[in-house]
Amino acid sequence: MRILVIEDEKALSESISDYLTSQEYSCDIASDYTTAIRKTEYNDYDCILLDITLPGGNGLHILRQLKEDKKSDGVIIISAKNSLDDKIKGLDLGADDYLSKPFHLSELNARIAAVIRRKSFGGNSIIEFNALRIDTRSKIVTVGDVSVDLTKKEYELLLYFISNKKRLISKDAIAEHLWGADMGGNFDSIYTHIKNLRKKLMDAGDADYIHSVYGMGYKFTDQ
Amino acid sequence: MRILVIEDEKALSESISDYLTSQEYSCDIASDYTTAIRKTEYNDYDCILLDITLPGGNGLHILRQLKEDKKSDGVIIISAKNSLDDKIKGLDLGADDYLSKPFHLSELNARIAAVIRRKSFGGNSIIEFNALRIDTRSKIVTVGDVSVDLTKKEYELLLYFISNKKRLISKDAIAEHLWGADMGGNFDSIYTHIKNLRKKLMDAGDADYIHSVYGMGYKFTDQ
DNA sequence: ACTAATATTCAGATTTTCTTCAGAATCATT
DNA sequence: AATGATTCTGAAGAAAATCTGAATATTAGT
Repeated sequence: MRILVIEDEKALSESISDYLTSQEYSCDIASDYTTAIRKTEYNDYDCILLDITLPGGNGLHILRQLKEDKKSDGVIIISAKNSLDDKIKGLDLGADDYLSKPFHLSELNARIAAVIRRKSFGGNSIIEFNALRIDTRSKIVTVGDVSVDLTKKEYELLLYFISNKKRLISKDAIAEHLWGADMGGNFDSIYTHIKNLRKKLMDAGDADYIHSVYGMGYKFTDQ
Repeated sequence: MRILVIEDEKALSESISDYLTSQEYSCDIASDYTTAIRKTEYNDYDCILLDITLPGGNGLHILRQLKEDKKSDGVIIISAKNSLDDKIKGLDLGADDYLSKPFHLSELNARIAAVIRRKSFGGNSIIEFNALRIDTRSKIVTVGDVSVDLTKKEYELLLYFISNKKRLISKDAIAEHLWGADMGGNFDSIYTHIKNLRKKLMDAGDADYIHSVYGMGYKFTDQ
């Protein structure tokens, strides 16, 4: 799997590259607009990490260019400004995901895995876990034949759980993934969403796969 | 796990300390060069957070000193200047990681966990001892195929035992590592946790590797 | 047999998580 | 823009899990 990192901060791009290399990806770095365009012209990447704020040209221009070349599939935007505006613009222009700095490398890893999964499933990405079934394209969730109406947060939460199934997930990790920032130690909202998600899934006939691990977090598993 | 925070900005060092304390680390603060050196001389830390820009001496001097004393293992450099130069110098001098201000506390937490993991288990996240298996990333403990649910203290205790296997461990050392302070000679709590840990592991089918050494402490070994 | 150290039990104390709910924020519709 | 519906958030109290230390029993060393 090849990944292009478009990022001008050397320290950051290198630590990303080091990490991804250790995760068995092969990594290219482009630190300015021209290099980025050239690299995307001559290579085919499975995933492109794109910093919005670049010297010598707004990163969104690159994204626009990629879209014209039909190469915008698999782009994850990285941005220091956590502005909704940028996020919307980016996603409108065809980015697959959005990550605001600073972020955990493990978080980045999860997003890349998700993007690659989405790409390789040919747009028809369905995740199943026993009777539970999630169509990530249409965002429809079903338990057996029963369809489950989830709110956005509940859906994101479920997706995060299921793509990290059988692993212990800390509340900090959940906060980081769903809110993009730490929540100053107040996890009430997480508790509430988890409660609501549990209820909806169980009302639809599913078992409670969300196991609480006291003092540590949660684990999504069937045992 | 003991952590030393070398940082002159009171506001920052205190918020780091508060956070890390909430994350079950025990924290010391050194706000100047001399204190930092003294603390590292008299104590043994699992991780040291080192601000480069200190009053009364460059932080890199401290790092150099630590390296001479063979204590530079587990140092994370914190720096306002995000210069590649500093990073390279720091990593050359034996720092384990580099974090530029400002950062998320959860990010810091992840780095600390990584450093400690690397220190104790050479980066390997899975520790095995006969049928016993600990995945330190997911915090899942199994004996053969049976998974064992441990509480936080039990898990920390087991991790401490196993990373000091075949060595005699005093109760004071346990107190220091799990509570970060001495317990005023009252080890009742340790006794209780050890009893509970033993029971859980043996219920899962493991042998009792925790050997009591009368008057001395404990030794985790299979013979 | 005696003493000191460790093990076991167990009942609060403490911490964490769950649940409910009301107000705030967001979204859709007019 | 105003309205109403939905969703999100965080406070408050309840419930559950864990931690702690005292009381008691057992074991090791002399």
